[in-house]
Amino acid sequence: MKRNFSSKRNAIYNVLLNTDTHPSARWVYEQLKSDFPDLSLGTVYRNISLFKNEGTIISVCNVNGEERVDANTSPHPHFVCNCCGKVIDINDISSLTAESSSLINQGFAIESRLVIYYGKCPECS
Amino acid sequence: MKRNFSSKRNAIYNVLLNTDTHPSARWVYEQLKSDFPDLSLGTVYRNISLFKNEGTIISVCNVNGEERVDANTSPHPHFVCNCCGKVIDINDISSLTAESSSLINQGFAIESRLVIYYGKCPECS
DNA sequence: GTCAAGTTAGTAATGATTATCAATTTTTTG
DNA sequence: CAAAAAATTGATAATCATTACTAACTTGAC
Repeated sequence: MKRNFSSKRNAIYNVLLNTDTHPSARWVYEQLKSDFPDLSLGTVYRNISLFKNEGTIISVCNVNGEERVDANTSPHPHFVCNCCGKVIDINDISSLTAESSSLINQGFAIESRLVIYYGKCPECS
Repeated sequence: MKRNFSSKRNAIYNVLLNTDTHPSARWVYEQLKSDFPDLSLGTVYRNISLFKNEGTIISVCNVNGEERVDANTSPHPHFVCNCCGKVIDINDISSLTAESSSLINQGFAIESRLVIYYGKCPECS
């Protein structure tokens, strides 16, 4: 997807697009520091916030106080490791019941499952 | 559920148990301030943290930078209003596909759906 | 190039959460 | 019941992610 951005905004977007780590702002910042030595962490936060408002990226969850985002906005489940904090995409499932056993077969130990709908409640819509 | 707590810890737990608002620490604190004028916000945070570690309560999500918790630890979906920040239980569903239409019928405007598994990844388990 | 609009670095401010520690409360044990 | 020991708390300071601010820098349209 070609976007007409400032070079830094573009670089931030590309990092988000080309990773499957569901990064935090700080992680994105650290990836870019060598290419843009004068990059400011505030710029990363500002642009991530901007992308979220546009709907270009989504907020997945909060791990150890840090928000984790995903440039893959199509609905798909995630796995969050309670131990190392990794956030992993779950893509190859046919049904939600198959999902759990598929994860277990891959060596994931599921401790809980969270389903959240976001939207507008009756009073707000 | 009878628990052998200090009076304040017990009061905090009871607030959590007797609400369906999926409260933040501050909300719990404000509920208890009239009964315990000398209650400290730190105590609420400390005990919420303790309950989470015990598994007595779960962290549902983060709304506007505030963690929201639930004393109902049985897996059930939630609805988060992007507008007012309310977090609502979704209980009366037979299947996940029926779930969405049931919500829509009740006047919820679903904008996205998030499924997250928590546990240990293969490397950590 | 020039001007206006958009973007940024750097820093300060904010706000949620956690740490600290002396004082208080609760529990244990006699 | 009364110490002594253990757990808990209030108050405050510290931490840390995130946001706000502002002057300087880029960018894009003409």
